[in-house]
Amino acid sequence: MGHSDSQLGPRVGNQTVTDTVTDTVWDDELVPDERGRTSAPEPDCPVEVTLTAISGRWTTLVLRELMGGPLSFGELRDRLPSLSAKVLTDRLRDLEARGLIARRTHPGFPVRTSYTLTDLGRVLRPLLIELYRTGNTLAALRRSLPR
Amino acid sequence: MGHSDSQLGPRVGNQTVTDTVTDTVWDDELVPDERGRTSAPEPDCPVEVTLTAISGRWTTLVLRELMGGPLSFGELRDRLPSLSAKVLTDRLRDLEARGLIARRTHPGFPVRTSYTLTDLGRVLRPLLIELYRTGNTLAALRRSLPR
DNA sequence: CGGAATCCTATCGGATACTG
DNA sequence: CAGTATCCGATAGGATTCCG
Repeated sequence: MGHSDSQLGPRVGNQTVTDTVTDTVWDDELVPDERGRTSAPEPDCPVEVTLTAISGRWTTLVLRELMGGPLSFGELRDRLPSLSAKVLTDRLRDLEARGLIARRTHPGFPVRTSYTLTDLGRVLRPLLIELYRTGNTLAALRRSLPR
Repeated sequence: MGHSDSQLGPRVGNQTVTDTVTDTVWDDELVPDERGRTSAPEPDCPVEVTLTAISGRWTTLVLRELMGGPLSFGELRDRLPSLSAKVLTDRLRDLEARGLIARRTHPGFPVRTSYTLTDLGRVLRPLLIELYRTGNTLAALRRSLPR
């Protein structure tokens, strides 16, 4: 990367001295191409794509569990005890519809089902790490600053 | 209880896990410390902290705009034309309450207000980049895979 | 075991109109 | 210019009960 000052310091040519027309100047680290220059939450904006992928309460927790390998419905319930069967089913169906997990049923009695991350779902792993990292940073900074 | 057979599915890609998961084994890249081992969306889980910070429709777009420097209410409206004044106000109040932006009113007539990211808000910059990156990857992979 | 079917409520966000 | 004030329909998601 040529210029790297990712953490601090906004420095876009926005705040100019004698601005007649301040056209939007795009920060191409933040928004590297045209598809991110949306002026509304359009579904094909990359950020929206990601937010849609992880949307819904409990979703990141379900994904986190599946990052360790396939799990059955019951195993998911055991690991997320306060998640109701209805909402768990909702989340699993959502994730399946988004192509992030695959559902396999093994016939027999009792029925067994297993849920696995797809290749697409595994793409979310760095994001989860970043969500975690960012939350830690926010919390630490909040602790260090007076309210 | 016992070991279930887990010959199904590929295992976690990045690191070599040589055994099957019996009890919950925490992936310490994904969840490096105890505060992330939550079994429910508790507010102090780092991931939840982050999700709360960016929650709400239009929020990431407002943040994106402010990443370039302070803007007035009207400038935000100009850049996000299909966002109503009511919802924009909601978002700005939310972000202020979360400590992510600061609001300053400059007296005079007409009244001027400016919204600026706080140090806390700037923490979100790498996350926005990651949200974007991930969305691009998801979209590309979806295009490359047939249904 | 692995759900499906209902029901019910809170909140969210869009539309519209008005104001200091 | 920078918001308020209402109203309102649509979901989201939790609780509960039932099913193959």
